[in-house]
Amino acid sequence: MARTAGSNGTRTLESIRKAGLRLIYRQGYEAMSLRQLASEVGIQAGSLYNHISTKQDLLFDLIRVHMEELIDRLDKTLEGVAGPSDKLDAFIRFHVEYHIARKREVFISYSELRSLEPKNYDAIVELRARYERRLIAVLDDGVAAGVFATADTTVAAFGILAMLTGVCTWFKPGGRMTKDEVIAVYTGLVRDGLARDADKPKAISPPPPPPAGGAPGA
Amino acid sequence: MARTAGSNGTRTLESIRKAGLRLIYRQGYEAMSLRQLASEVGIQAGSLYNHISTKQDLLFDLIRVHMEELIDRLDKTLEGVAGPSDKLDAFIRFHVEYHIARKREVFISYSELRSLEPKNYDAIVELRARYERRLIAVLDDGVAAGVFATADTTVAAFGILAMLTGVCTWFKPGGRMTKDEVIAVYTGLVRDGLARDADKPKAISPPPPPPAGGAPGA
Amino acid sequence: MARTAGSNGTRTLESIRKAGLRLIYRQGYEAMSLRQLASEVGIQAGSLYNHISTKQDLLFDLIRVHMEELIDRLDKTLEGVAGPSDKLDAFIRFHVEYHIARKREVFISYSELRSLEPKNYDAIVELRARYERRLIAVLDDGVAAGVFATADTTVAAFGILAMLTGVCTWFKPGGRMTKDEVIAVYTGLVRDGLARDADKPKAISPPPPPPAGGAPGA
Amino acid sequence: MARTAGSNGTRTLESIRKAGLRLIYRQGYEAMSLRQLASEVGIQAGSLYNHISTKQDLLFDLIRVHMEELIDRLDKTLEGVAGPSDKLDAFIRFHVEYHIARKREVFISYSELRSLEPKNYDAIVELRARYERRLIAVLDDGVAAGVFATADTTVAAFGILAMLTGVCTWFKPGGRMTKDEVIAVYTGLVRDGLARDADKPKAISPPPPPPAGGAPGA
DNA sequence: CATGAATGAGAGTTCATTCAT
DNA sequence: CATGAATGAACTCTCATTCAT
Repeated sequence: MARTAGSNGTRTLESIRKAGLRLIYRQGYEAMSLRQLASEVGIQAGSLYNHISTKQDLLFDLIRVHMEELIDRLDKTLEGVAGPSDKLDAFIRFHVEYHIARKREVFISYSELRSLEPKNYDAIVELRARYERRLIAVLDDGVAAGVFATADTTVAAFGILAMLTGVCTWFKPGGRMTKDEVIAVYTGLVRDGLARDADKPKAISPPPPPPAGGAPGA
Repeated sequence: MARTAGSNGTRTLESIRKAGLRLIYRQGYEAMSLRQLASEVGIQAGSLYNHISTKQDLLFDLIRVHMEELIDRLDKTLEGVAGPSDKLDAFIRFHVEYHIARKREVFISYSELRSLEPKNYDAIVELRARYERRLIAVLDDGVAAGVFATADTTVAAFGILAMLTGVCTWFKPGGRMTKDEVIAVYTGLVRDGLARDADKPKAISPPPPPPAGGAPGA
Repeated sequence: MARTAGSNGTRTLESIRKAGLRLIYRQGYEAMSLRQLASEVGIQAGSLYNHISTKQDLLFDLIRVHMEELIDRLDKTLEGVAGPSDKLDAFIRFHVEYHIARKREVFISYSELRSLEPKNYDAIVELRARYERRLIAVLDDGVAAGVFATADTTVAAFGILAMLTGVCTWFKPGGRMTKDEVIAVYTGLVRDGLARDADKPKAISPPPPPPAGGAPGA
Repeated sequence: MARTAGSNGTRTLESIRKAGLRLIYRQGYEAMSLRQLASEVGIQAGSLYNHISTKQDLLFDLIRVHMEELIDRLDKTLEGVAGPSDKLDAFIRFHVEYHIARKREVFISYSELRSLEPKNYDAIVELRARYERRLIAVLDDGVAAGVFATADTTVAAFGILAMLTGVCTWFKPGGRMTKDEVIAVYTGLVRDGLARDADKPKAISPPPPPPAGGAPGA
């Protein structure tokens, strides 16, 4: 049969992306075979190539689109918020909510970095750095305004991001804690961690080198 | 993982473990071929089987040995320390130092969980939970003693662990921050985050469900 | 090879034949993909099937049409020529000119014989034999008339044809030799080769078996 | 079963080369599948890779070894022969005998040139040119000595080679003509073609450009 | 204890071809 | 008459693993 009635290309591509996301999340990029992916979509393996160009390209596309949307939405969220404290709160809420909602995209964006070919890898690391710079800027503003105190805003940002991101590894909606409760706990941890008080170490001069982005190859 | 004590093979096994760790860290378990591993060791692929039983077994062994040593050393470290505050400080220092020193073991213990067969997976998750319970216990003691305040010690422990562990993704020895400076920053973040003060949310009743251990398949 | 007379499709079919000839010549029949062919024509692969019935059919058609035209033109050329010597000269000139002009058709008619299905293969080999018989007949006439001397007209014909055909593998128009100079050289070689003189071996009894037509499978 | 008793690597490689030669000759390089080749050898497709590096490499190796041996043997044959006439006779005899004996190597060395990757293609074309230069040198010597007459030794050489090589497309041992009879016919054709007499066209100035080696892509 | 040759499964990808739209 | 999406088979090549030597 040449074409399953009622199907069409756009819908098939979306099925492929959705199934691909699920499988890469569950098994890893290397462990997912295109035959398995095709079977989930309900087509033959070869038919995938009417929609994607290579397996690598599918991975890159999934991660890139996710990162771009992450940044877009963050920008829209922070747009209407004024003052470092409120911006930090908004960032925390946004980050946690988005990372809970897009658990799988988030996960593969970290864990499959090493499966990306160099050119694609570079592109994603740059997107990631762009996102991190948003938080660093908020912290810098807060320090400048005297609301936050930290020895190094870049290191602090990495610490905060690692902690917040960690949530998506264990949070289960419908579990005993609501999303808002989690956010409250983390907001407390971060706010107090940055609270300005006398006995904090002062800044250790220039900011640290940017991280490799979690990629082990670096 | 059979091992003939004292023989020449012990040295070969160690080479295999070392090269295997490096390759799995750099490329991932699925992406590492046994031919490649053998070539790094300087033998033929078939000869590996004089030292390991299967590829899966090599992975499991690398992770298990690491987890067991992690717990052992933590226990030895905490043995001589008294009081929740000092224990927390000791935990932070130990965790960061160990995670910096064993960067690769740590990384694959998280990232390759999903490559473990169910039986092996369960064994590692149990070891991980055992380690986490050490920190939770410290926090519980602190809360009971009125030194720490947090709505939920389990959630707080996961947050702390995620943040501390994140360090190994970006810390570079010889970089602009020393290990001790990093530890100081994180100790500050955590201590302040747990500092007892009036406006903290109170505990939210029973503890949350245990995390799947970062394994997406769960 | 269906063809709707006068329609737009005729032009498309001609494009397909022309592009197909070029691609088969350059890469070989097996190595040419229909997607590539379609892309050269500027249509989608599936659309080819509005003009050809199968890939095999396209190949067969290209070769058959070429062979039929070769024979037709030879017959028209020889029609007005009298005497074995002049006929031989005319044959040489015709063969070389045609083989230079239709370099690609000639080439694939030899090299892709083995890509033809048995039925198609047989049809082309028969056409080729028909062409060869034209030259053999000229030689036979010459021998009968005492103008040519050769031990075996069939073998001689194959030798002459191989030599003349070889020209299309290296001749470049606009190169240092003109077409006429090449023809002169070859005419000299052949004429002298067949020149009647005393020390030639006499005919070795009946003619040899017909060649398989260059097809190795035979 | 890991290894069929009594077999060994060298013998397997020879089987592969032999079967590969047969299959490429019969069907063409593109049309021969490695599964088919493996099946003829009596092993699995993957096992081929214990002996060859790629399919392309097998083809290149078959042609290269053939060309090198062709040149080697020609040199040994001509070594003990003096004078252009005898050298030409020896060349003709050698060429025809070798081309009859190595029918298949000869055929694929021509027909599969276009299946070679550029680097391999260049290497073979150079070997071929080296062989052709041997004949051109003989002709040049003959012309210089006044024994041969031809307008252009390079063109003549190509003509002679094409004619002689053509023999391998139709000669069948055990057919009605013996090898020696064929050689006699061709020696006669060539000798007479080069015979020095008054009415030959004189040399047409410098030699023509070397041919691309029959490769259609040129 | 290492080697080299084998297995059998499976990888990603390409192919000629079909056909509803 | 063209398109785009599908099929199912085939492709070259890699893999973990085995085992006679």
